[in-house]
Amino acid sequence: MQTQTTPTVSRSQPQASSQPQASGRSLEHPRREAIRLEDVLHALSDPMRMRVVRTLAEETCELSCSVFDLPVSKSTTTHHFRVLRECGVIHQIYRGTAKMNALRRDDLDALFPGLLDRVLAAAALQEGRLGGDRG
Amino acid sequence: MQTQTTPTVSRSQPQASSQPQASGRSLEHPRREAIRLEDVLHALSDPMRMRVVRTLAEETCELSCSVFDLPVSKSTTTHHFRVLRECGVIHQIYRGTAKMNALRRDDLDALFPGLLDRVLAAAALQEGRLGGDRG
DNA sequence: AGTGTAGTTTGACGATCGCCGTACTAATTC
DNA sequence: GAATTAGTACGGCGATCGTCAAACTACACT
Repeated sequence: MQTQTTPTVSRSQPQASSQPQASGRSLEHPRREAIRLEDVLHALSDPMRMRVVRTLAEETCELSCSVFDLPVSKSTTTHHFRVLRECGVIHQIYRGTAKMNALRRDDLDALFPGLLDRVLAAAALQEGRLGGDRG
Repeated sequence: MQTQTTPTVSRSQPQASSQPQASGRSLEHPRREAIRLEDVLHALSDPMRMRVVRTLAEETCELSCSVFDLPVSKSTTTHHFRVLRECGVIHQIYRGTAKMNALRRDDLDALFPGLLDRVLAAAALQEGRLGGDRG
């Protein structure tokens, strides 16, 4: 495990006009039509990735990778976000030093109507049943 | 988890010989409460297993393993059915020389309301999009 | 320029996966 | 009892998975 300093706080700087934009590196995303159900199910079958998706679903805005504070190393975190992006579950863009993440709700709902909501509801129900234990 | 071994004796009572009943060997199934969302999603993320589940969902009666005719070997077929059983997606019983399979709809619907239907609908939709490809 | 922050890349590791063939067990039928 | 049918157990193989540490790149802010 790494020690991740648990920031969890909002940025105080306003970054007004010079808001960092998507720059430099580009990320590959599958087109909507290329998203495959089996890849999405596989992506969601990992507890870490499910956790990311659930957190993303609760927020309306984009979240940087660093706010998630997963109990794995940085490189593993990178790996999980990449899996989620490459299978079409999330959208990622660089913004300054951060990499912002958002659920591809529209695409997923268009391809698999109601699926994401049911998965999220199922995860919440199970967490209730099992008391948040992930063992 | 398996390796139940020593099913040993426990002979079945000879019933009316015209209809084979569940007999001899016993199969372990997880209790409803023990079914985990991540295991179900993982099970469904394999094309062969998804195919089995979709076929099972279309039928109202039990189906033997042999009617599926998956494009893999017998031992691989056994493997996939076992995965589906051990994660709680299907129920299996021996009936004579055959092993009958049924979806655990009630359990899945109780634990994860609407999830199975959405997954099945998503699979059907994707099959439509991608043309008859089912694997 | 220097320091710090955020995330990537590489290579490795053990575990698991999907797959196979062979040999086996169990129930039914001849 | 022998043959048949249906499925299992036992490795084994190559691929993928989740994980890590170490070294690296890219941007921001002194």
